Amino acid sequence: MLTERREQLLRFIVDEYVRSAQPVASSAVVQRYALPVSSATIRNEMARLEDEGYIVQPHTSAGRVPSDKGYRYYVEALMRPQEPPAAIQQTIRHQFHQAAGETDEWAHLAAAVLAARLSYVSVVTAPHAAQTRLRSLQLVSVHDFVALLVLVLQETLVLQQTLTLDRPLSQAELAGVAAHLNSLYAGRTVDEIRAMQMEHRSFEAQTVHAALDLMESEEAESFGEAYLEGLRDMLLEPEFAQGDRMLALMDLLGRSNLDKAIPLARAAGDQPARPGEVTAIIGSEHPQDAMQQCSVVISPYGGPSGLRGAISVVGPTRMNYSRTVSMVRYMSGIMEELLDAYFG
Amino acid sequence: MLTERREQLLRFIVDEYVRSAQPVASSAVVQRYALPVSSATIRNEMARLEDEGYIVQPHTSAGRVPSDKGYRYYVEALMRPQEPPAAIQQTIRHQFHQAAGETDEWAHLAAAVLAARLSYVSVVTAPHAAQTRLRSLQLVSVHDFVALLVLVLQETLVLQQTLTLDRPLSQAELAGVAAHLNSLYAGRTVDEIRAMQMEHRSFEAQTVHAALDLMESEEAESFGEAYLEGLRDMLLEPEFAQGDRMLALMDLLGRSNLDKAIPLARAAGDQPARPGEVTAIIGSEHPQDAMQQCSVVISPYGGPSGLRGAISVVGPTRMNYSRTVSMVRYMSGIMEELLDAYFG
DNA sequence: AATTAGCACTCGCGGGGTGAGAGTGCTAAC
DNA sequence: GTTAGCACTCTCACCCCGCGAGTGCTAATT
Repeated sequence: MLTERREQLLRFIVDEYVRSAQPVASSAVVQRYALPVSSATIRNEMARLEDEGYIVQPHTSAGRVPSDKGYRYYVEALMRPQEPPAAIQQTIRHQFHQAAGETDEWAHLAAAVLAARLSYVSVVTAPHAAQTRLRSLQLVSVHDFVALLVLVLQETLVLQQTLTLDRPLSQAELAGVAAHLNSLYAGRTVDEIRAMQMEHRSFEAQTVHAALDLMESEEAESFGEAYLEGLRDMLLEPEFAQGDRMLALMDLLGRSNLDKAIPLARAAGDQPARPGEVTAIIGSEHPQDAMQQCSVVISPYGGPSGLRGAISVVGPTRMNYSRTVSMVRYMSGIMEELLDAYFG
Repeated sequence: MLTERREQLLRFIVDEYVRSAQPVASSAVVQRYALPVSSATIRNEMARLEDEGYIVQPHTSAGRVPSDKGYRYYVEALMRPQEPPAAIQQTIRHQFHQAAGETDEWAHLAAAVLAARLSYVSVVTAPHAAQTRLRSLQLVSVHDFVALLVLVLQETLVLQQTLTLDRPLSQAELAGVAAHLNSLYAGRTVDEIRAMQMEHRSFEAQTVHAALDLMESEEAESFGEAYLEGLRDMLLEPEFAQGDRMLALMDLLGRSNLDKAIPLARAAGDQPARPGEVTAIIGSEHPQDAMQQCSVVISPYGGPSGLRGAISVVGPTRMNYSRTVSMVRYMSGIMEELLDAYFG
């Protein structure tokens, strides 16, 4: 347990280091926060904080920098995240008002807004249902031997796939097949459709097979489409100024690794995993080496009919936790509101 | 006009510089290419090449580096791009065989293959029709007051948008409206539909309006979805080792600027613009400052019914033009073949 | 017991000097 | 036209050094 004064001091050090990205000196904190004690006293206190592992010094004659343990203490006990100012809330709500109805657009927009407000990388996954229900299916003739299968699933998710036909089929014939299959299967889940065990003739069988495959591969995804924004701004942070640091970050968050990064963040983040709750994973708390320089603030969100997604922000460990947590929490709330309003 | 020997020398210098990324010295070229003359002779010839602007030296005591004019001469007269080896062709064809029928997938795959083979950034736009034709339209009930409009356009392009309803409509009612509109408009272009000047009641009118808007905004795009790959590998090239160079490149090719970068490349590239032809734009030939360190190799491709797209590779001016041009040409051919096979 | 002034000590950083190495241009001979 | 030889130029890596920043310790003060 820390004394009152040492807590205070740790808070100052974190705030100051987040602001300046420079190790903070004893004299700097007495000056900036107009403390009624001398720098020598602060030095003594700093030595104690260092003994207990909350701060470290990069080298002998430098100021102090918070350790991951220090950040953790700060996040847990020191910071007081508060709601974004009303003006900003209104601006954000207005932006969402434009993108009515497209769940993927919401996620994309949420990522863009977070990135713009925080200058860190944000990753938002679109809402995704654990079990999907077929709303309707359509077959469209593209060419004599090629047809397009369009599936509309629960909650405006549209999937498509081309089918190569054994024999030419007209649009009318295709429509007939689609109508028949719709009458059988509309409103049902994969499991229900399988359970029905219907017999189908050649092309119908092919269609049903393709549709079930599509639905299953969709369900296999544990999240919807992921949107990443703000990489460029984050590269401007001083910790990534060197080329190699930058590369490491690109490797971590590059387009192709995104698929891997998400589940990782999630795996670490879903200890409480209750929708609406915000979790922070700080530096060395990450299981993967590559992320030990970064912190992640993550919040799952949920909506009606099992819709789930996650909002997360990745930044340097020296991030503004207070602002980040409050923005993530706020955006998570927005997503839940939207889902409720449209599908509730 | 260059003498035979100076041409040869220029070729060596380009080849060697592309390989090593180091200024090439007179002695280096006699050694590596076992020339029957001394380095002093080469120095004399180099001095002439420099007078005429084909090569430059970064500083007095360094070797020579090709200028943009030198690269241009090389591309125009010196290199002999040849088809990729049969084994590679087969591998690539095999990869495309997997992704049957999805035009966006083809484009994505083409970008990935180019990036992997060349280690430069590749940008491929999916095929896109100048004028689109409605194949069919479907309305799906999401919720009492929310419906989903799904448009299938010519060549497997699927668009969707949610509609907010004035009054609740059942799935059956929606299906009725869709059937009616399909019977009127299926197979027609935006212009044709507008010309028909049909009168519609409230919800039908809303649907038609939304559909036409979607189709028009689609037609307004001059290209389909763009896929960018290989950024990470290109960042490893020595010209981008410093942090600021890297940032500049990210700014140029970052996800958000992609929309802008494409038309730029295209605008510069469509002088001949005949499908299948390959154009190179080298360094300072770019109108925009930001690209003066880069070269672009670009080839439009075309298919039946006005489908168009472009394949391009962005690399440092010190790129392997021969390999790049041949790969771009080859991929362009592959795309045309695929389009013919599926929509011809 | 806590605080503080004073001071010696440590360390990183930037500037200037330097020597080696690379590569050229020129000159004179072939 | 070619080439050996050589002086010249320029970069780069290295080291040294002094400055400034900041600390830890000690002894005096409250």
